[in-house]
Amino acid sequence: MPDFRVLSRRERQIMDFLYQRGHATAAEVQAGIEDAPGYSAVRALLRTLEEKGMAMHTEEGRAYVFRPTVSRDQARTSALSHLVTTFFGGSREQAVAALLDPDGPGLSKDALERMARLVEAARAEGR
Amino acid sequence: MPDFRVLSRRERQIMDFLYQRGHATAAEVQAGIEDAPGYSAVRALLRTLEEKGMAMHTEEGRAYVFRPTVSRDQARTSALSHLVTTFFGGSREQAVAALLDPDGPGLSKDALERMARLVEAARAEGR
DNA sequence: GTCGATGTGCTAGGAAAGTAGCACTCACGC
DNA sequence: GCGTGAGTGCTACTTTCCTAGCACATCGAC
Repeated sequence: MPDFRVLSRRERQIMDFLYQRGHATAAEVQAGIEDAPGYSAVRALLRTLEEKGMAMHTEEGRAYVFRPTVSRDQARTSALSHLVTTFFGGSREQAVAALLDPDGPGLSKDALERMARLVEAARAEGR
Repeated sequence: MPDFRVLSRRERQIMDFLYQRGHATAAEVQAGIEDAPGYSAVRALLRTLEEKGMAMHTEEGRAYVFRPTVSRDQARTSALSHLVTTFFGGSREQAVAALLDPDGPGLSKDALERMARLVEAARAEGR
C-alpha cells in the first residue's frame, strides 16, 4: 500500500475528494474542491498522483475518470488507525465515545440501535 | 480554529506528533518522527508552525517546549468529522463498525462493555 | 469543412517548503 | 576564565509544489 504521507497539500485534498466521491473527472475535481486552482493545475496534480501510484484513470468518452488505486476500505482502515493513534492515544474505545458525542448532529434512534447491535456482535465474537 | 489544510507535509507530520505526545522539544520531535530531517530543519518547521498559529512554545529551562494551540479535543473532533465525511460518506455508524472490526487487534471484554454502555447512554439521551 | 467547446500533453517559471550551516548565548565543570 | 555542550536565531541554498499557458486532438453544430 502506498504511503499517504508522501502527498503534498493539494494532492491530499484531491485524494480526499476522490475517496469521497469514488471517482471523478478533472473538471469535477476542480468544481468539487474548495479554493480550487486552475483547471490545468488540477490536471497536472492528477497526473502526479498517477505517477505516485495513488490514482489511476480510465477513459470514458473523451474524458479521463480518476479513481484511487487503494480501495476505500483499505484507505479508511489506515486513516482510522492513524487518527486513533494520533488523537486518542490508541484507544478505539475513546474514538467511539467521540463518535457518539451528543454535541454532533443527532444520531437517529435506528443508527444507535444498529450500533448497539454491532457492539453486541463484537462481544459475542470476542469471547 | 486555524485550518489544518494549510499545513505542508512535514508540518502535518510534526503536528501529528505534537498531538500524540501533547508537547515536545525540537530534539524530541526529531527523535520521534520517522524519517526525520536534520535538527535545524525541525526547528525551522516548528518556527513556521508558530507563525501559522498552529503551535506555541514555552521556555522550560533552556529549551523550548512546543504544544499545539488548538486543544486536542477540538482537533480530534475536527479530524474525526473530516474522516467520517471522506471515508464513510458521513455515516458515523459505519465508522463505529470499522472501529469494532475484528480484524484489528482484539478489543478487551471490558472495553467492549464500556462501549456498550456508551451506546446505551446515547440512546437514553437521544429520545 | 470549419468553428467552438471540451478534452489532453507538455513545458517552464514563480512560490513555498525543506534543509544545512554558521553565529551567538548561556550554564556547567575543571 | 575558558572550553564544551546544548540550546537558539537567522540566512541562504535546493528541491518540490503549484500554477498558467500553449499546442494539439476530437466531437458536434451549423
